[in-house]
Amino acid sequence: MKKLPRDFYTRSTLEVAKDLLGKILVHETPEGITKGKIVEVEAYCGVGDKGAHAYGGLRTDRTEIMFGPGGFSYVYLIYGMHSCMNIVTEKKEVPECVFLRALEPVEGIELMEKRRKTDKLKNLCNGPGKLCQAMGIDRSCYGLDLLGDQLYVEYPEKGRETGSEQEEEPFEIVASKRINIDYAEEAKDFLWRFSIKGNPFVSAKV
DNA sequence: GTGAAGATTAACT
DNA sequence: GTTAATCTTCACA
Repeated sequence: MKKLPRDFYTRSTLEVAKDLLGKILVHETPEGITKGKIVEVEAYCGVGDKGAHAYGGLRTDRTEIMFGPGGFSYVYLIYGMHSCMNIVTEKKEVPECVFLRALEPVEGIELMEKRRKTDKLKNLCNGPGKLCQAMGIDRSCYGLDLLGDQLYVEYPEKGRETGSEQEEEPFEIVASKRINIDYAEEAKDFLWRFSIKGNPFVSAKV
């Protein structure tokens, strides 16, 4: 298993967002391990992005983690009932991150079904709140280092043992407008949502 | 201390 | 397509 290095996360947010597609998010818990392939993300570029929590450089207890270097998790509770997970990007003092919208279940599917209380595979991780519930992510995961052993992202399991570097399956990236941020005015038209074309696990609202 | 709003989801007309 | 559920966070007094 090969984790993504710190260098991966400290690049520009749009680059990281696109490159995260097809990678594997792993969460190790006392209950077991769950893994999911990232199939849909959104980029949030703090300063200048009216849709972002850190718009205008707003620095609070909640956004504090985004001002650190990339490679950390930013988890928050929305509407009092759902957790959402982000991956912090860029260098120190640049509050940007990538918002995970959908995963394709890879491992620990039984555990996901138990947490989500459904056995419909496509309904496990096809939404920001859903994937967090399925993966067992809540606010106790806020600020975790993705280079640690509990929550991290790894390369897809391909071309192992041969030494040949991982060859990812070819897929097309689709860029589209972000969702549910109509209040963001002009920023809502930015094509900062990226998904894997044709993947059945992207969120329902397309 | 008080109040308004939200990077969602599920259920309903 | 519309709306309730539900509670943390942020702005302001």
